[in-house]
This record gives sequence, structure tokens and C-alpha cells, in this order.
Amino acid sequence: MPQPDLQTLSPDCESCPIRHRAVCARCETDELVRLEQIKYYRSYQAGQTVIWSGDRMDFVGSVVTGIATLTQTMEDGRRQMVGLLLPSDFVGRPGRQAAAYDVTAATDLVMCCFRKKPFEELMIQTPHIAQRLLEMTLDELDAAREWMLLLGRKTAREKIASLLSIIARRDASLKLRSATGHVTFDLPLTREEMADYLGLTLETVSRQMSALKRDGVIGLEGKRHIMVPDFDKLVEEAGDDSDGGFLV
Amino acid sequence: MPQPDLQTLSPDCESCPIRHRAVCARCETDELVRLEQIKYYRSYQAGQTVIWSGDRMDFVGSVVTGIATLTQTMEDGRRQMVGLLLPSDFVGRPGRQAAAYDVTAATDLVMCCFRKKPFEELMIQTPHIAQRLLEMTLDELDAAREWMLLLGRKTAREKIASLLSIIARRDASLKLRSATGHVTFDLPLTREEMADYLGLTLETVSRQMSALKRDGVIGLEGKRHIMVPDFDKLVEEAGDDSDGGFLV
DNA sequence: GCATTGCTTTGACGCAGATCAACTGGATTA
DNA sequence: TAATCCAGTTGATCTGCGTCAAAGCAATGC
Repeated sequence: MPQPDLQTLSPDCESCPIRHRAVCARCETDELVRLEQIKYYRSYQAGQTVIWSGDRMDFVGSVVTGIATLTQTMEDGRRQMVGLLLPSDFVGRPGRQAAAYDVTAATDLVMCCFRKKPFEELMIQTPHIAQRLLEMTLDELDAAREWMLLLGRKTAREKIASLLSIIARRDASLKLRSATGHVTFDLPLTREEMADYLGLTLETVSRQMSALKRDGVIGLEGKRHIMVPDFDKLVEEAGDDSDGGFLV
Repeated sequence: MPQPDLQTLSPDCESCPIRHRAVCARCETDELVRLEQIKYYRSYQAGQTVIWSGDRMDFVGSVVTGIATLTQTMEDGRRQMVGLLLPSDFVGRPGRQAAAYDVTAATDLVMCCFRKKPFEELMIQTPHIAQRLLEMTLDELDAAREWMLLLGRKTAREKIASLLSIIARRDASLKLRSATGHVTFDLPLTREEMADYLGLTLETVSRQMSALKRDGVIGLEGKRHIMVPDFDKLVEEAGDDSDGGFLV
């Protein structure tokens, strides 16, 4: 069972790829030193479960590389993804002992973890961490509410277009580009995972992907590589009013 | 245009009905004094708009009495409610200048407001406020994610049962009781508002209400007064696994 | 008393997306 | 070389909910 390579990650926070976006973004050098003392890396293979809902959770942490998903499941097996965690996103809730959702590695995943107890103590002492966590949580709340609109009111086609444009946008921002004109990226999710995120079945996802391809909105190379000839067109198909919802 | 009576509200925080649940819950007496200096009450009639999405918002605040809704609207008029604000819930986002959602008074409403600028300054100085706000935001995020499961995967009947049990539970907690056995309450929402919250049409809401009544799960007196003979039965109809999702 | 208005209920019908099922193509294993 | 597996595609059919339309009912005004 090969693990993603941890050697390539320097243990030094200053050179961390998510240094300026994660929960530690606002920390001063001395605060980073204290965080460094309690941090450790963990890696997961694509498909591995990070933690099950209801399990005791003795750590919190940040996604460093890769993508993780948060999923809720009903007794009869109906599943709904409730979050997509990208590099710099935070996992876990200070002050809570059990995980509220299943957390799964959608791709190979590296996380920067902190034991929960010391992290909570540190959070009380260093307002910079709590401030940043509040800011990130408010952003996640906005994202969740945007997703509520999608789940409650959008058509299957709009849902797919919305998901693709969000992934394209985030992918571009990781590469420090903006998503306009011709865009290309890899889907990190299977059709089934897309369905779980969008409140659809995998068959409907597949059909709508084919339809978007047939209509020239996207191009497909293999199953996972997406080419978008005109990003504005895709956004239009998503049915969003604004140009991506970037409120300040 | 008669306004809800503000006279009955003492300006004294110590005797405030939401003193121990709102954003000020953790404040010490001296911190309350500073909050009292910048606070003011506002009241709205049922149906009135508190603020429109995109409008400049120069205050934040707490719902003191009544119920408000957060709603998102698409260009073509499709609407999705993304939050139901009950007494003690917080409105607005520090650090943001424009409202992200339409906020509307579902019932007559009284809010305790703080001008945004002084509140933001106070938040930096008093970690108790920021801590409590983080806690409340995390709770709201959990609620939003629970709603995502409802919107994405539940049937119309389950959606209605879920909404009724949530309102019953919150109503009971305001009256310092727990929701079990025989329960009675008033619906604060019209059929259309319920539909906007549940991602349904008002016709479907009406039909499912009738079906639940026909099946003896609920009783109706007039359009708005609900009687639940067996609360567990209602929760079962909602399709939730746990007994209300009270994680600590 | 009667008309108006806003909210709600109920019926008839259609459709988007679910369900059930067969099949494709690439990767892995034997 | 074929056997197996898995993700994905596509087709046929079904159904839950949306849409369109009409009518009920309580509150309000004249």
C-alpha cells in the first residue's frame, strides 16, 4: 500500500504551499513556531477514509495537497456530499469530540494535522488562529448556502455546469491563474461522487456530461480530462447571476 | 404602519431574553457595558424586508424576538431559502460590506443591532465575542449541511416532516421544554415560504401537509396551528437517523 | 350583504430525472 | 488470449413532483 511521498514536504511552515491561505495564514513567526511543535503530516491514498462520522476525532488539520470529501449518509444508504475540501481547507471542529461527517480522500491526500487538545489551547492564546478560522468558517457557510440553492432549485444540466465551473475556478486559482477563455483541467471525482455532490444519480450525471459535450460546452479527453473552449459559456449554463459570487 | 412594541424591551442586557444564547453569551459585565453603548433596537413587521442582497450593510445584529429568513434568488425568479433565523441568531458578517442574501421578517421581528465598525473594533478587543461568533457560525454550518442532505436526497414528505420537527424542536427549546409525545405549535411560515425552504412548489407542500394530516401524523387547526400526537412518529417520517442530530 | 384580496387546497396532466438493465472500453490479472 | 473488473455510457420505462387551472375560505373594505 504505497503512500504519497511525505519526503518532498519540508517540515518548515515558511515554505509550506498553503502557508498564506490555511488556518495559520495570519500567524506571526513566533506563533508558527508553536504550531510547528504540535503539527505532523499524514497521508492517505485516493479512496481511503480519513475518518467515519461518529468516530472519536483527536485531531484537526488542513489539507495540504489533494482533495477530500465530506459526506452524510442516511440509514437506507442515500448519500449526500456536503463539502469538497481543497488545499488549505480545514478539517475538524475545535470543541467537538466526534466527527460529524465521513471524510474521504478523493485523490491522494496529504494533511497537516494538529492534536486537538494542544490546538484548542493554542487557539485560546493566539487570536490570530481563531480569527482566521472564523473567516474560513464564514466562507464555508457561504459556500454551503450557495450549494443549497443548487440542490434545491437548479436543473441537472445547471448542476453539472456549476460543479465544473467551480472545479475549474479553484484549479485555476491553485495555479495562480484566473479562469477565462479556454480552460483545461482534470476531474478529481468519479461520476458517482459527482452525483453524490449534486443530488443526482450517476446515470443522470453521465447523460448531462454527454449532452454538454454534444452541445460543445465542454470537450472530453478520456473520462476525466475536461476542456472548456469558452469559460463564460459554461458559467452561463450554470445559471448563476454574478460572475462567480466573489463578495468581499 | 404600526411597529412591534419596543417599549416592553428593557435596554438592559442583563434582562435580555437572549442574553445567554446570542453573540454576547460569553461576555463579562464590563464587556456588556461596551456592547450596550453601541447597540440599538430595530423592529420590523411581518413581511417587511430587513435588507436586500447586494445592499450596503452598515450593521450586524441578533434576532431578539420573531423569525427572519435568508433567501437567495436566481435571475429568472427561482428562490431558495438558505437560513431561518430564530431568537439569538446572528445577522450579518463582520468584514463584509454588502449583504449576501435577502433578509426578510417572517413574523413581527425585533433585532438588537450594532453599528458594524464599532462592533468590528470591539470584536478585536474582546475575544469572548469572536469565540462565541465562531461557535455560532460552526453550528450554522452544521445546520446548512444537514439542510443540504434534505435538499439533495429527501422526498417531499420527508422534507415536510423534517421542517415540522425542526420548528417544533426549536419552539419547545424557546419554551424550555423538550419535544416529545404530544406537541403543539404555530407555523411561522406560509406554504410558499415552506416551499422556498424545502426546494419544492407550494402545491406540493400543500399536498404533503394534507397527506400527513390524512395519515394522522399531524393535526391541523386552521392553516397554521399544528398538533403532533406522537413526536417520534414525525421524526421517523423525516427519515433522520439520529434523534435530532445533537452532537457535542 | 357582496366584492376583493391573499392564502390554501385540490385536480388533471406532463416531464425531468430515477430506476432497471444492457453494453463498452480500458486496465489488471492469469 | 482471454478472463475479470471497474468506471462509464446509453436505452427503455416509470414515477414523483412540477405546471397549469379552478375553486375554497377567511379576513377586509365598501
